[in-house]
Amino acid sequence: MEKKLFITFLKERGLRFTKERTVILQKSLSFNGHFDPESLYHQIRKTGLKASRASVYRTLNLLCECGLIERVRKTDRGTIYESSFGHKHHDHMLCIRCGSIIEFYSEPLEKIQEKVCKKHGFLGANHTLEIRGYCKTCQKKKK
Amino acid sequence: MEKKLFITFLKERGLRFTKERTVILQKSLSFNGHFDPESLYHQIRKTGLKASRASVYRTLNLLCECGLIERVRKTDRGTIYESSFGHKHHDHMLCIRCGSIIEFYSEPLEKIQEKVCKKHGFLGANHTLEIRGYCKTCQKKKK
DNA sequence: CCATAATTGATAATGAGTCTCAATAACAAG
DNA sequence: CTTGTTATTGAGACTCATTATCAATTATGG
Repeated sequence: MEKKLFITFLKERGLRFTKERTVILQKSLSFNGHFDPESLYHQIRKTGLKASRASVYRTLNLLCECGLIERVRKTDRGTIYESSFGHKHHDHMLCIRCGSIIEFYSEPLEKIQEKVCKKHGFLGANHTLEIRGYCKTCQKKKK
Repeated sequence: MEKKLFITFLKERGLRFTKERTVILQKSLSFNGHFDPESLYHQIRKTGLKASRASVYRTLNLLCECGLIERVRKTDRGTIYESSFGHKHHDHMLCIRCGSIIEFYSEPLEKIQEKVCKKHGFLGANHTLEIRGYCKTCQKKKK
């Protein structure tokens, strides 16, 4: 499924579908959420599969280009990715105390963004919204 | 004004208000918008003032902590800051072709975010919204 | 003016990500 | 299946932003 999409993408560009790319694609999707290149790399080694760090980085870039994964955010400790296939668009709330992440989607929010873009003559392609604050649990702890 | 705020912040923490920090504060504000540490550093050298790269980075962190500036986004080429004092909150549209940035503010957008937070029991402190796409000029060029 | 502790700056260190390049493997054509 | 062409791989060198180190310097309260 995603594999097909990736293969098509590669062929179109005269690129090849290799063992390493298969492994990296599968592991990326297996996270079913957020992940970072280093964790992905270790996952691969742990399961006895093989792919170098360089290939991981190279392939993640390809997967981004064909839309199978997305770069969510760059942190001090590197880039965070997320598999986006079959995953509908959503935004994030990030708890600045415990680091937990809430994914949410709001139709009105999307609509208003479209309006705002139109107002500025801007053609929006995609967006990232991150709301930082305190999750339910940490609000209690703060007191 | 901003200087007072910074001095107070420093005193509270037993930190000192030095020549270097003055220079870095003033230059940071002088950009009146987005800037990056490297440009700031070169601005300082160009005008014959003195402050090392190390001090620039250290001071930018302090200025962030006391809210006088904000980290807007991390790029492949480093962090982008923005002076936030006297600057009311706004979000960004980023043209992925020419790199131009449109700042905008939308009251309804803010209100809806508050609602969404409430719905998830989340206490929002601040947020970043970046809409990527094509600015008016680049839409024309694309054709 | 003095003593103390924070600050500075030159430079080394760190770490994510990219580049290099010789060896290897995918794939199309015969 | 075999071969030739060309993309890919991986180990390690490299880049570049940012942070840590540490001896020398300086702000600040008394």
